[in-house]
Amino acid sequence: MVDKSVVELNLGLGKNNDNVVGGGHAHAGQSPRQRCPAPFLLKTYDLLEEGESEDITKIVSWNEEGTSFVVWSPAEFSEHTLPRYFKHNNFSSFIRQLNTYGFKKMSSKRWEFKHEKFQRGCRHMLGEITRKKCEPSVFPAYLKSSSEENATSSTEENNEQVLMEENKNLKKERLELQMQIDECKELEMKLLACLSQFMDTQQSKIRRLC
Amino acid sequence: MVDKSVVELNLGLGKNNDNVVGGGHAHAGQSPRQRCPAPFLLKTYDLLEEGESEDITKIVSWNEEGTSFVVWSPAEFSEHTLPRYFKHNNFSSFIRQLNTYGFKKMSSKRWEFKHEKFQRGCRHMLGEITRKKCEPSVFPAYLKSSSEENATSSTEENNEQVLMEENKNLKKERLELQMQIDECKELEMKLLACLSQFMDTQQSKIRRLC
DNA sequence: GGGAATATTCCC
DNA sequence: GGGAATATTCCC
Repeated sequence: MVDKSVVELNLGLGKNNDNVVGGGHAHAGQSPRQRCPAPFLLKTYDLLEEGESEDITKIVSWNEEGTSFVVWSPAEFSEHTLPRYFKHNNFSSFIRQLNTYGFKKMSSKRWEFKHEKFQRGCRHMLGEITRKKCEPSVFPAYLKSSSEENATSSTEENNEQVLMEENKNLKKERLELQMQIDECKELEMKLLACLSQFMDTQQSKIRRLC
Repeated sequence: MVDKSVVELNLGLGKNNDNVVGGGHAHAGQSPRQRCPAPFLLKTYDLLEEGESEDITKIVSWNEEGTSFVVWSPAEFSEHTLPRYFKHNNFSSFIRQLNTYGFKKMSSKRWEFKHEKFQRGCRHMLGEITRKKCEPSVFPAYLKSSSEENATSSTEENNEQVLMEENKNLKKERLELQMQIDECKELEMKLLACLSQFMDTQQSKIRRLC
């Protein structure tokens, strides 16, 4: 329904309705205050609201309690939903934005994302969600990095242990995922074979009956 | 002719051919050296080359000597030309980019822009055009780089670097594999649905015929 | 996940 | 024209 075509005619000093807000920019370092929510958040929220009336819910929807949302079909979502709201169709760019705004992935099994202030029926809370962005602090980069490195130096070996552990687990995971893919592919083949065989036999049955 | 539709199907970790270049990023503070030209420059150049064979020349073209270019019809240009090369159709965004790359407006009477290194037949010079961007850093570049080099000295840290590297790649792989699985699962569902629907219709056909 | 480069928008 | 915020891409 809501077909927001990405490219609208907008000549000259175009002003989209995206993030137009009267006052100044972010109140740096203030208490959680109502602001004009980032376009990304509004669009993502709207996209989920659209689901309430349509059957996009098969592609993306709130979880049951409305405390997080799930992309059920990344392929469909990327190809059809994203370009209606954003200037791209890359799932990874969408995820990049979610990370920027501090969403957390809830499950390794499905594309479920959560943010405290991003919940069904709470459009008014979106203004409290901010980009996490290391302010280009007063101190030059090299001071920061050196002090950070000093901190970790004592636990260097521990870190290595942890990384090796994680590495091992990731490789195991990879193997499992690849096996899952193999299984999927096999099942697909079987289904296709089944379908084609079934069509053959049914057709001949029908022919015999005619 | 060249119809680069803005949104191409590009699921997952999409890699556009935009600015993919082997090596590292900009050589900060080096002599004018050949680099991979910015996507913006390539697109703008190509758009003008396109004009050589079509009659876009009524909308946008090189000047007579090929030392600058003129947007003859901003309206047409914004509505039809821009979205074929960029993710927008705002003339002002185009101009913002021109300014970023140091183009100068040549006349107050028409939209003519010029850059020393942007001339007809000189695609090879585009790599010498750089963004002008005030570095946020108060400190000179050489301080930064030397301190960075100090950081990675012990073999311990090197090991850790390698492990972190591998770790990141593994996580990326995992993402890709998970997306593959999602697609597989989706296809399975569709095949199953197809099979079951087909069985239903065929059965009823047979029943009718008996 | 996130740093950093480039692109797009918004505003002065 | 350009500073600065947000968006998108690319890469680790």
